[in-house]
Amino acid sequence: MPTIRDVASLAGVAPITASRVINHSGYVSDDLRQRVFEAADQLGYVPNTLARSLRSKKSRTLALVLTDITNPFWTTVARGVEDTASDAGFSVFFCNTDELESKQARYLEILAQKRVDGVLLVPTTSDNQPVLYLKQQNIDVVILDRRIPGNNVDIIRCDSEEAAYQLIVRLRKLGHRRIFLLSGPVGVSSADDRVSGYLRGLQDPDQDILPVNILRGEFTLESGYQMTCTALSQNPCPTALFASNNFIAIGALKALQDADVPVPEEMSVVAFDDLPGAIVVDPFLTVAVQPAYEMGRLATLRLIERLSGLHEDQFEEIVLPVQITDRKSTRSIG
Amino acid sequence: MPTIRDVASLAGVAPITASRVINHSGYVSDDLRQRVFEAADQLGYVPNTLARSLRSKKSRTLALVLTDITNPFWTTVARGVEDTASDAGFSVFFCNTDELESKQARYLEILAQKRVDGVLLVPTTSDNQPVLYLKQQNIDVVILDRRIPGNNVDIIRCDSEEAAYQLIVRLRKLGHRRIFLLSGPVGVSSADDRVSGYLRGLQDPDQDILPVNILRGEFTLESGYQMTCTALSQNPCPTALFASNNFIAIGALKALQDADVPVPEEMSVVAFDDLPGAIVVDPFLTVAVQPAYEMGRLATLRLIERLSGLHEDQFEEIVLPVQITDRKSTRSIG
DNA sequence: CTGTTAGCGCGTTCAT
DNA sequence: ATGAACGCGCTAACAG
Repeated sequence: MPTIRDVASLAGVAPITASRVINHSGYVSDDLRQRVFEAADQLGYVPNTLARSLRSKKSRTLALVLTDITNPFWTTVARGVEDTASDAGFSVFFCNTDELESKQARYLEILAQKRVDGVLLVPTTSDNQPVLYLKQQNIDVVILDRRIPGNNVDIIRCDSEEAAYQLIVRLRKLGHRRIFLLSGPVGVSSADDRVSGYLRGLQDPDQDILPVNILRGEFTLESGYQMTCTALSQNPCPTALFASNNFIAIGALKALQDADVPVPEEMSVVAFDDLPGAIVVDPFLTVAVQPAYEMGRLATLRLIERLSGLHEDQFEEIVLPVQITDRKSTRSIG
Repeated sequence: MPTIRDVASLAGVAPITASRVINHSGYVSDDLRQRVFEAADQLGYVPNTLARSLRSKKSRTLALVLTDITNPFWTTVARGVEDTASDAGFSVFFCNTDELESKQARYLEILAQKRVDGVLLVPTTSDNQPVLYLKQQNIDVVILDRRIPGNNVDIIRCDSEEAAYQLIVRLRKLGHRRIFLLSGPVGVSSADDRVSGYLRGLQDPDQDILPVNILRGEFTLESGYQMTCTALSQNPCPTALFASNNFIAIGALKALQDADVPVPEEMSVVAFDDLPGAIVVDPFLTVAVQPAYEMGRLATLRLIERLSGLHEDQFEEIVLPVQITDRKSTRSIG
């Protein structure tokens, strides 16, 4: 492993001169520049960014800490992050928390030790503590997808409340009055916001107030399945289901299939999160589509800007619109 | 940012003693150990792994270089890698090559500069050069999913040839004689192996020899769509399609749908790669299922073992079995 | 069991 | 325009 010293001595210059050539910093005569490049080439010199980072206190490394990369929504966000980071010369660590605070804490500690420049965080809890920790470690943060208290951090998320409201409006227009919400975990803001939007939809002052039926679970297939079984056992039975993420939606559809309840004939279903076009033949669910790739891209851009010294103490909460895509999983009722 | 020096002086010991305590290396008396821990706690000491790596020449960092994390097959592999690496105390960089050699080369260079300990590589071309490059940089490698020439590297892959053969056997038993293969790119071993298995299936010496119909494309939805259109325009028209990966399969199904060709009534379809149970309600395609998570896990385990000095110059090609899952996309004819 | 010395590879600082 | 000296934070090698 040749070092910059080796390159320098082969080129007959001081190490710092070689450094200047390789980093395109400072003035070096064309003659020396040429000789340094040739020496580097000849030796197959590969700069050691570990040493560089130790000196410069910048690692050009980011981390994406999310719940589960296996969820196509997060996969798409991740792709947006990686593309954007890579274009700007940053590498990205990926960390799956599985919605577990213990895992999140462990990862943040490791990332601090690795001296990453910035973290894109999907927080497991609605808590400012992780942000404080990272800041104290001199690591910049952008929060993705979820609100947290405090005004000390950038947040990029979607308008879950409004989108949920719109979904309910859709169902009401079709005549539905018994709409069950299959929700995500309490304390996760995206889940809570969808509850709020659902409630606003039911209690619209211009219309009748409809009965509230909220089931609380996890953002998983199993939970979606369970909640749907519970919903089906109620009397009176719902005519429509609102699944608050993609995994819950799949679980719900499986449960309905197992219970021989045809969709949309006997049950309308709407959901949050689309499945990527590349993995579904005949898109069927009426969904609220979050711009996943764009979220990842914007968050990364913002983070990198912040690393470059922009924004300083100016923190923004960027709320992206959600698009409702009507498909074939709902129908109007008597 | 307190350093180990700060910890040491607060504890009243030499830096190396503090180092020994923090790294659980060497002997330190309980008394001093206690004092060092207390000092570290009090200062909120966070070890700088950059410095540590510079000294020790080990970064406890791996990289997964694959084609596209957006493909659920690769997402699952990635999850297997991350879980396994994380358990062993390694962090993972993710890199998407999009099957482009130029991107792969750029990533490998960056990873060399970052001094990762090891790389899990899904090579874009059937070429030993990337392996040689990494070895020369003193970076260990495990090849995932694809064969490459040379016996100088561990390979973890599935038996694509046999699985493709089995798929064709299935179709032949159902009476199909005009089976078109919608293949992946030439030179990608997993694609080539599926071609070989297809050919063996058609030319089984115990049976009639069937006509060979191979379309070559990319592992993408668009390509699958195109190839299917081409297949449908042939005379005589195929009775069965073999899609050689999941994206091609989805593209094929879309094309068939657009052409009003019902599956399986007028066209049987089999494919490589399953879609995760969590994102599909009613599994429909008869597929060859590769153990994606296990592939990621095994490859990572092997890589970490190698880093620990095991195996030395012993290289293995581990070929995992593929499971055929019969579902509803085929039917017997005439 | 503990400490001293030295140096990993690089770039900032200051000098020439 | 080029270079010398130094130190980033840590641990290997060697002493005692």
